Amino acid sequence: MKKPENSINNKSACRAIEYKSEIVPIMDALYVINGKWRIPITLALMEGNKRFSELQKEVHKITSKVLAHELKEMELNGFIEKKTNAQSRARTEYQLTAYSWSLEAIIKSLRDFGIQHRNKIRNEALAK
Amino acid sequence: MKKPENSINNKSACRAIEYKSEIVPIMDALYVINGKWRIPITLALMEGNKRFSELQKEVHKITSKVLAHELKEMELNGFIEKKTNAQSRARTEYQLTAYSWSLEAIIKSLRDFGIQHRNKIRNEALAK
DNA sequence: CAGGATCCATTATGATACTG
DNA sequence: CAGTATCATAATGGATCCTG
Repeated sequence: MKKPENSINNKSACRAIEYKSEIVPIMDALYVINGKWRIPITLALMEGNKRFSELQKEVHKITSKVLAHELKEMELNGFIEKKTNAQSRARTEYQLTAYSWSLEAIIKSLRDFGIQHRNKIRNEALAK
Repeated sequence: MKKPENSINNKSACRAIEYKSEIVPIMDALYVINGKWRIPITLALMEGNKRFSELQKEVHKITSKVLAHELKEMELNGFIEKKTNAQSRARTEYQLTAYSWSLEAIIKSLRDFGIQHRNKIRNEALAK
């Protein structure tokens, strides 16, 4: 997913102002939650700090390559912190930042929609 | 983004039950809102029915190929309906289904987060 | 254990042109 | 106007192996 553009120099038609004012932050949000992994990783870390291998077990089917990449990006974006014990590398833990918790509303709305969606699909299947 | 798997046969450890019960609907939701375009298209159509070329103008930088593809998928998933006038192809319009409106909570939470996120980034830039 | 490196397959996006 | 077709690139994901 490409980086969203800044809207500051965007001179768009007036009739679209309401729409444009919505779309920019929404594209921003879609950009930071990017892909299938960020939210699941965040959710796993909401249970508590986790080590790399724990995350790998709990985030279904993620590979070490992808996990490492996602963790780096999330760290860069200020969503997690890496706690490396100076004495032993083996104790590295990942921890959510306070900022990550501001994703809770998104996560809840996703979950609610997903539950409803799954029911809809199931009912449609039963109706056949 | 790959299709999420059904969880029905998933025999996971008990300690992960709470987490697992969250993750499945969330993955479902992430799957249906898939990528950068579905939400922006939905938003544009929340203003009213639109024609293909109108959508292309309003959804920033989407190409006709991608737009055509997204519209097909969204139609298949029951989010939009295609209204084709039998006499003239040129009058084809796209319309949201009632189901699409159930995405509103997600859209709002994305927008709120996005606004906050943008402020955070701006403040960090100013602080330097 | 925590990743990085490599190779490869698939998907997503994009530019441009074209058609009924 | 509403898309398709073609070509190209980038992003993502998976498999496997490697290393401090």
